[in-house]
This record gives sequence, C-alpha cells and structure tokens, in this order.
Amino acid sequence: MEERELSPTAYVVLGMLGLGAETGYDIKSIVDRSTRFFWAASYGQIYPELARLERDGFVVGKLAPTGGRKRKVYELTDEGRRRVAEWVAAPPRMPELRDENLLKLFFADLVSHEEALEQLRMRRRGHEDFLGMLEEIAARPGGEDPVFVSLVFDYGIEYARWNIEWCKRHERRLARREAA
Amino acid sequence: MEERELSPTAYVVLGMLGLGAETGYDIKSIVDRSTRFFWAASYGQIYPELARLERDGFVVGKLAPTGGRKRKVYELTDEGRRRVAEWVAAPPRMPELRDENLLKLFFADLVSHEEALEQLRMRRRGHEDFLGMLEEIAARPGGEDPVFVSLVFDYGIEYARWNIEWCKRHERRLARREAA
DNA sequence: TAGTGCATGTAATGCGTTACATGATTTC
DNA sequence: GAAATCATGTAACGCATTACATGCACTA
Repeated sequence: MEERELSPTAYVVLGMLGLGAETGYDIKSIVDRSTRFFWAASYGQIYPELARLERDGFVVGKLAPTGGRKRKVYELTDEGRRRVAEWVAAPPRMPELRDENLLKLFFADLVSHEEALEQLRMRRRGHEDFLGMLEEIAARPGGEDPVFVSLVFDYGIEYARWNIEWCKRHERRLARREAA
Repeated sequence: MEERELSPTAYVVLGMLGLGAETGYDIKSIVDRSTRFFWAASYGQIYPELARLERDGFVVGKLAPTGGRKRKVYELTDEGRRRVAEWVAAPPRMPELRDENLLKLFFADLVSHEEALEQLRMRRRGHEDFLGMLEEIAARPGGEDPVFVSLVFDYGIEYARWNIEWCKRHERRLARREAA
C-alpha cells in the first residue's frame, strides 16, 4: 500500500488544523496573516484539499452550523497528525525561492543605468512596505503565538530589514559607480 | 488591440536572449547556473514558450544546424526588446517568496522541541550547502558578467550567509531556552 | 439598511514539473 | 568505444489563481 504524496499546501491545511484552525475559512484567514508571505493558499485549493484529506482519512469534519449558517469543523485524525509531524521533521530540500522582483533586477542590464537603479530603489521600498505590514500585524493585539510561529514571523521581519539594508548598500555603490 | 500578458517565465526567455543566449538549450543551461535559485525553468516551458513568443512576434528564430544536428537560434525583435525593458522597469509586486522549509519551521510546534531544533539545524545546513554551491559557481572561470547579473549572484551569496547566521542565532537561543 | 465578516464551494484557465522520446557531436 | 554535452520537442499530470456564485449574521 503506497502512501499518497501530499503537496505542501495539503500540509498547510493539516498544519493549520494542528495549530487550532477549525474551518476552511479559518485556515484561509490565518494563512493570510501568517504564512502568506512565504506560502499562500486560496479557497480554490483549501476546500478541495479538505475534501481529499477527509476522503483519505487524514482529517474528519463534522457539520457545526452557527444558526442558519453552514459550517463544517475539521479535526486531524491520528493518521493526519502523524503525517504532518513526519513532514515537519523530514530533511528540507535545497533552498529554492521564487522572487519575481529579483528576476527583474537580474535582467536590469537590459535597461538604462538610471532605470536599473530605480528598480533597485523600488525593491527597497517594496521591502519597506512589507516591513510596515508585518509590524502592523505584530502590533495588533492577539494571544501569544507558539514558539515557532513567532520565530518564523520574526524571520519575516528580519528578512525585510536585511533586504532593505542590502538594497541601500548597493544603491550607494551603484550611484557612486555612475559618477565615476 | 489588447497586449497579451506575459508570464515571468516568458520574460526569462526574452531576458536570456537579450543577454546573449541563442537556443532553447542555451537558455536552460544559463538558467541552471543563475536564476534557478529564485526562478527555475524547464524544457517543458522553454520550448513551447519560444514558439508562442515567435508566433506573437517577440522573437524570430532561424534554423542554424551544426552539421547534422538540428538547431534553431532566436533573436529578440524590437517589439520583444521593448516588452522586456518595460517589464524590467515596471514597479515590483509585494515581495512574496515560496519557501517550503520555512513552512516546516512554522509548523515545528507540532513536533518535539528536539525535532524542531533539528529542523532549524537542517535549515542552516541546507543554506551552507547552497552557499558552497554558489561559491563553486563563482570560482569557475568565465567571462565578466554584466553588472546586475553579478549583483543578483552576490545577493544569493549574501542571502545564504544571512540565513546561516539567522539560524545559528536562533539555534543558540532555543537551545538555552530548553535548558532553562 | 448597508456594509463587513463568516462561511462554502465550483469552473475556467494557466503555470510548471516530470517523464518520455530521439538523435548528433565532441571529448576522453 | 563510452560518456558527456548539445539539441529539440511532446504528453500527462498536478498545482494554483481568479472569478464567479451563494447566503447568513452582526454591527454601525
């Protein structure tokens, strides 16, 4: 009996249930405040994924309407819990990110030096906005997050700061070079 | 007349031709030594994309076999050149990376503290290997790269180093916490 | 009563990977 | 003579986004 491979998004669903999410809607809104920056998920994935995971016995759902409003709450089964834990502990793959803005920078030799430098500045501003957004989320009241949840949140903040510094440094360098 | 939207991968193809690549094979091997780390591309995308781009007038290809070996070299048209340049100069989107390993870390509260810490260590090692790979590529002889090509390469190296430091810092912190 | 938030889902389309299939040329 | 590299492509499948469609509950 082969174990079906699960997609990262399937693990997001399982993981969020593990951390206390109850409904599909729940999962989506938690994702939007947390993992979205390094792993997004849409309703178009979440609901069908919940159905598949239920079919395969990784989660169980029961109807729990609030008044006349349809609502289905899910829980991990032991099997589901085992699978997420297995995935979490498994060795990571080679880092491979997907950053369209970096791609633009890579090809910036195809435009004028001034436009290229401007792209670098825009990248910096993008990360400044990103940092602002994270700080706003951090400022919102809310219960204490689990250790690794806040660790990763902290990663986001530091990542943004590091990017801002990196951009500034190279903005200066390339501006000097232009003059020289 | 609406302008067809091009995918980031279409821009990779156009951009690589702009930087001197000639064939589909060429594009793939340059991608594998450069943008792969933040934007990969496979033959299954590159060849059909070249065909579409030719159909739409962004590139022109001509057959240029080497001996009996089939070979088609492509060039940007003015229109193609205009489109890449436009894309390169356009404002970037909100940063959004896709990092499965960060996802694992995010859910690490679902496993034991020891396993979670080990995941953090594995992340560090992953970035150490990544750094090693980049340094090896850097050490290989090869002509001078364009300014922004080497800028982005440098980004990769610094990104790896920053990640290693970040992991080390938090490994120490979480190890202390465990003792306390 | 209008707007926002809670809640569930589907359909169309497009993006991307993997595996497969083929064959010539160069280098060791 | 074998292995690596150059070279082109297709087919199947799965992943992900976007837009659409629906409707209840709460609050200003």
